[in-house]
Amino acid sequence: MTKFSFEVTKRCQQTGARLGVLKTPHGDIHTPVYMPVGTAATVKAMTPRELTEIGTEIILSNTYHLHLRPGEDLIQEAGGLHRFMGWDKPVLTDSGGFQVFSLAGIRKMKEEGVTFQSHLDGSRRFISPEVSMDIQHALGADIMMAFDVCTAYPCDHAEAEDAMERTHRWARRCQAHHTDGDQALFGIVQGAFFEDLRIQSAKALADMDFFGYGIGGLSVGEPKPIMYGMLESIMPHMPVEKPRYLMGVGSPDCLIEGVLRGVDMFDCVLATRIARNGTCFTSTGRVVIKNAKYARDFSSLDQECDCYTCRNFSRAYLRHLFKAGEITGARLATIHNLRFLLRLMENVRQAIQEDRLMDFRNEFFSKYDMTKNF
RNA sequence: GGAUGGGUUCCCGAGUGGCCAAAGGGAGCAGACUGUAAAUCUGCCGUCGCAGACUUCGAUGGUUCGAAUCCAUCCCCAUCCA
Repeated sequence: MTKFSFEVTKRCQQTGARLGVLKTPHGDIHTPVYMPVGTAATVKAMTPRELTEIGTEIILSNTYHLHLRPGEDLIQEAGGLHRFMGWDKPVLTDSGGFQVFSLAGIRKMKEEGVTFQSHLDGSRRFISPEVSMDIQHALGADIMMAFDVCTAYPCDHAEAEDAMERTHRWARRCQAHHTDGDQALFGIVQGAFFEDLRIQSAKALADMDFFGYGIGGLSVGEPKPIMYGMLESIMPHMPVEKPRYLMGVGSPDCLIEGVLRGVDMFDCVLATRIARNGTCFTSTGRVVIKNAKYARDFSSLDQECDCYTCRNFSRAYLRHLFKAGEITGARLATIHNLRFLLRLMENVRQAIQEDRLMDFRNEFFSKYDMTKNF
């Protein structure tokens, strides 16, 4: 673990938000950071070179999906996930815990672990904390996540408590099974939407001394103020010197609000998914580029954006590509959406450095149409 | 000129007496999407004052209680033969 470190380098005097550097064997990550998601060992529609060009410092990939296909053995044989996918910067792998939640219909959970029915071929697969660690060791991600139990919204207190306690037991098992010094392990705070449970979970995990902490089980359908409230509840109990990762969150407004509340890391499929489905982030709000009103709009997607798409193509052209079903449309929209979030985070870091994050936030929301947000 | 097969709502195409404003697909329009079972999914898609009424299945006329469906004539289209 000597190859890893996290240092908070600056606090915004206006907001208390933090700037930090997370060092890994594959490079440094400047926080607060947004991590593009590459579930199946690829950020959909993007090459690693393009990811680098838009400023990506770390990507996320997935234990469950890679276990099913192509299998961690094959990836290990290829020389690990970095080499296999041609990405030499840091990688974080999710544990498969989220699939316990999202694939609820095709799995059975017990204390020992979870039996999945593969969504690909129906075959039965068993993932436990130990199996998840083994797979993540084989993949060779820089940051591994503990195998956790995520709950839905709404969720009653008893169920949330059970899931949280099991998450804690599983976190200990993950920790006990984690041996590789070239990989860091994050625990995950759960507790659904109950302040007492969230605080209890934050404290319990803090006592376990992980390298960093995921905040899981949020952004699962609850109103945003509830999510923000949960963040505010737990932050006083999160270790100050450890990175905090709000899992699965990534609309532009949520990124800003998250940083304001002390979050250092984010990942989200939203940017890449909505890009493929014809929706783009812009500084004035969401643009559904497929809409007929853009058919003759020859201006760029976002006047303020410096990405390849915005520098070279019009809204009318992007719309045409989507209407024609051309794969380039998905690529150009993905390049833009990812660059939009990465640039947003660059600006957030700059604002923290200059002690004006609240000013930045207010300026952002003065232009960004929240009525068309997610 | 002859033979045969056809003309259905934006397009393709099903429907051959009532259960038909008319299957299905495409196109079009709109919506959803937050640790990716997602280049996916959902809704709308003749007109209106949308309950209900009205107009529509090449055209016109007819048969029938009732026609996109049957008959007559005409107009187009495709293929083949001269």
